Amino acid sequence: MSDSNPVRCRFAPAPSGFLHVGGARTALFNWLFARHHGGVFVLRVEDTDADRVTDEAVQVLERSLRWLGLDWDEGPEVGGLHGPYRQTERYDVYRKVGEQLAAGGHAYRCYCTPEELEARRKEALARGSAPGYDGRCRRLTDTERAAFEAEGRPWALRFAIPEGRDVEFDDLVKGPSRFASDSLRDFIVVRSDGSPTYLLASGVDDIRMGMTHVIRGEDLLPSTPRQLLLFESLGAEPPRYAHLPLILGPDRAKLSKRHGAVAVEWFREHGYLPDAVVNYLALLGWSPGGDRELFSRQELVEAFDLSHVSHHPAVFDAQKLEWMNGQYLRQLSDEDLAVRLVDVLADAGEPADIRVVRQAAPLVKERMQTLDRAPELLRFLFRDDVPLDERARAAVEKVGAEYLTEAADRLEALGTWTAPAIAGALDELVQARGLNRTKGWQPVRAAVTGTTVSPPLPESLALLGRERTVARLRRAAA
RNA sequence: GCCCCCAUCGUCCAGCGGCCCAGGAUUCCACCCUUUCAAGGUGGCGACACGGGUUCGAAUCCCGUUGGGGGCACCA
Repeated sequence: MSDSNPVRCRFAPAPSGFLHVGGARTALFNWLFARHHGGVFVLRVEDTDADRVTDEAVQVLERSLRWLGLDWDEGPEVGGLHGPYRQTERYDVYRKVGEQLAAGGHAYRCYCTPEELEARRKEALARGSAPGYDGRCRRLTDTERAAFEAEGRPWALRFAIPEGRDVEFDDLVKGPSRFASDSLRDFIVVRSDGSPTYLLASGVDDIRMGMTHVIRGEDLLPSTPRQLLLFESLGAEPPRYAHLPLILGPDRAKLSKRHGAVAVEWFREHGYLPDAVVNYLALLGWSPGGDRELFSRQELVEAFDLSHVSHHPAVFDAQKLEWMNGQYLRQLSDEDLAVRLVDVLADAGEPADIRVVRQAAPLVKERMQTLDRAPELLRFLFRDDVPLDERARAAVEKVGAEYLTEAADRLEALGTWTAPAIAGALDELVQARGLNRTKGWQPVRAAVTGTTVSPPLPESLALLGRERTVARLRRAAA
């Protein structure tokens, strides 16, 4: 952008109780764009649908955004020069604009009730014709109008789409776009209860809050010409628009709850790292060109560019996100990983000593795609009542009690309790029996950890301690 | 039904007229490494939707067909 005014863009969600990955991606692209240009990123809460939005939903939204590391410069709580940033607190603004539109002849009172509109829509659909508003109240005669008013009929304010116009704009990702105004239907701007609708509130706020760029999902592309017409009738200078391709589920329909995990909160709770989620989302519908896939936040900010946003929808690939999360997990320092593991373990009901976890961290780092796998991998360290699962029992029975007793004896007699020493003792046992490590170590693993899958055995035993190791071997032998 | 958007491996991307009988990643399979499981390494399967043009030359440009997506609410 060569514009001299600083970039201002926003994420303007309707809080629904959770932040959807599609919303998160939109927020991320706005944030990247703002940060790349040294601009301002605004959070605006679009809560005009009063019966659906709750304070708690707003909390969850903000928590998810913060978790992702998408900080905003203006918004609810943090404030800013263009507040308030919750639309329910801005109704006087919208009401005045509504009056201005009506006074200028750009909007008219529509007396159709929601029921009537619904019935007509269904009828139109059944007939196979366009379901939109037919414009009947726009053509009301003075006497008809007077009759409705006398009747005390409630009315909504409807924007009058000018006829025979071409609305043109240059979308920053789609390129030049044109809509014929005749394909647009008159839309409600103020509901009969006085509240504004999306088209009005969002448009007015984009102007009032000085937005230079509106980056949003492609599902809103058709609302752009309507808002442009609205701005024109208000004499306002419109922002630039950029419409992002949608994120789809495996069935190629718009990603939604029924596709499974789509809430950012879910990924937080299931052991995903925000950096991994951000990296994955950034590459969903955008690419800096080339084959690289792992980018730090700073690198993303530096490389971000609207012109490289793809034009077609992208299917959300949970497996690839998992892989990427594993990559980020492995990049963590042992200390960093340990701190996170303590939280995860506590949540899983395995309160753990940070000193032990610190030593366990390198043992599990390569064995997890997500943090929430840690409890099952490390449980044997934190509780002594480890029941043997089916496979573990089979492994133990295969070698018999006497084998485990000898293992216990040898380990008990060991001079130093270190991983190499333990490995040495186990190897001696294995050799004496003419076994190999795979066959000879597995029963020990099974007896001590209760499973046939665990972190490396000598290191695990070293961490567990001699006493507990020996006790478990003897108990399994009994 | 009408309006709009789009089209490269199953999936995400690279490619922006010759470097491409198409490259990377993920998934899946095999092998190597190996104390289990992983991680890592190597290799393999796998795509330019179709038809017309334009051009010396097309995955790249144009048109059409087909296919996919979105929208057409007193939801946002």
